[in-house]
Amino acid sequence: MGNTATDAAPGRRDRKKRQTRDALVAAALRLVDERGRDHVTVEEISEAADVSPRTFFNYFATKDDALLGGPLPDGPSIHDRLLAVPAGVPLLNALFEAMQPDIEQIQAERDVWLLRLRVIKSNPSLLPLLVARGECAEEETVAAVAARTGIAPDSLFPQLVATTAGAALRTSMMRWATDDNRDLLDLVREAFVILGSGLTEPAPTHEEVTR
Amino acid sequence: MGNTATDAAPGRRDRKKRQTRDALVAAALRLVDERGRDHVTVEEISEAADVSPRTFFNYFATKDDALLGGPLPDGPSIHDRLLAVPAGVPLLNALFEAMQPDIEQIQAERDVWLLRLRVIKSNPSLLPLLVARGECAEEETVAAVAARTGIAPDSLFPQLVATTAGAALRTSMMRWATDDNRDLLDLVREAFVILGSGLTEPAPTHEEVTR
DNA sequence: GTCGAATCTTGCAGCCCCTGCAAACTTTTA
DNA sequence: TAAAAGTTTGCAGGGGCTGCAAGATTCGAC
Repeated sequence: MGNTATDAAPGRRDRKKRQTRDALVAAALRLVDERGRDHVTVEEISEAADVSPRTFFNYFATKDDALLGGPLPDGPSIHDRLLAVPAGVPLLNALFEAMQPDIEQIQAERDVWLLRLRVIKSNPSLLPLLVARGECAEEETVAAVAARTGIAPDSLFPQLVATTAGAALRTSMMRWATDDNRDLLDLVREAFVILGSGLTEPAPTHEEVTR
Repeated sequence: MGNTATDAAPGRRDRKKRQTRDALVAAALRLVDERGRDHVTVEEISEAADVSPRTFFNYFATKDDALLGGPLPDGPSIHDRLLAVPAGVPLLNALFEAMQPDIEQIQAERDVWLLRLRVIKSNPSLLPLLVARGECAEEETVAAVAARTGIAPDSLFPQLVATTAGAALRTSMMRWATDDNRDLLDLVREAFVILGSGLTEPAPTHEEVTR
């Protein structure tokens, strides 16, 4: 039964918590996917997850929060990861490396995320919340970029880098959601290449040339 | 009394509408600035604007919408403006030119916007909505960039350009809100220069060198 | 195992957001 | 001046979300 140090034997209680949480997320996504955000009530979601409506709000502050999956799981922050990349690596590459664990995490939950992104697409009012989810990370990124470059955190450059990186990730995810053949990591890489080239248009018929 | 073709003599009715609309926006911003978003009710806002609560919802779909100022005023769309820029101009410069009217519009309403941005800063849940406001424009931008470059609108490049441009505008605005000495147009220009240079860090002590 | 502490679930009351509807009321048009 | 068109308002009502206090469950120590 031994667990390695990192996960530290959850215990029955936490296991049940995670279980209900996942059930609520799944029920919310399924129902909203079927009927649309505004035609699903919290009561119906909690009914489907077999808990009381009041319990729903013990897990999520908002109906929408359940669709987005609530707060991100913890672990070493973007900030720490970015500063852990060797100093020689150019900024954009370092940023890409620092984001990689998050991206892999998303791919690990591929099915949930594809459903989630489909739900977001058909319920545009949710899109801003996807942005909000990335924003806490963006604040960290600002600080980390500032620290790495020695530029003041309250100047334009670090903030622009952080929001741009967030935009690149989000755009890649939306693209991934409609074209699940390609790896998400590949898409993000391509986005960063475009960013690094100053948003100059890629050569046309790109695939034909490289293959 | 003659008006030129563009504004076409509003008439008493539309004048009153604009008046109540502005009163609602002003009341909402003032109250929320004083007490915070969650400590102001729609009833209080409409009270302050001297209309019934029901009327509030004739103007805005949401309490937050009043804070953001509702849908953007009309005029030639970003799409049309971008395609109107001569074909020789590089993409980023063309985009910057196309956004200029919007930026000037914001500077024309400087006081309201500075208050609005302050309110957004102290009520983070509003920030995603600022993003949402730009998003309709982003869809247009995607189409326009695609048309201008001949790249399919559903590929990564145009989408990335559009979201990045939006991020640059938003970041510049937030920066502007805390440092109102600098022109907003200048800040956006600087942001676009950084984007064009592939997000390479600007030379340190930039001001000392150029002056 | 047993008991108490800590935690989780649930029901209830209640405020507020937001909507549809239909009845005033006001401006515009004929 | 009368009809048409558009606006404001009250009312009723569903649904989101919160604080509170009472069960029910799990955990830790003995």
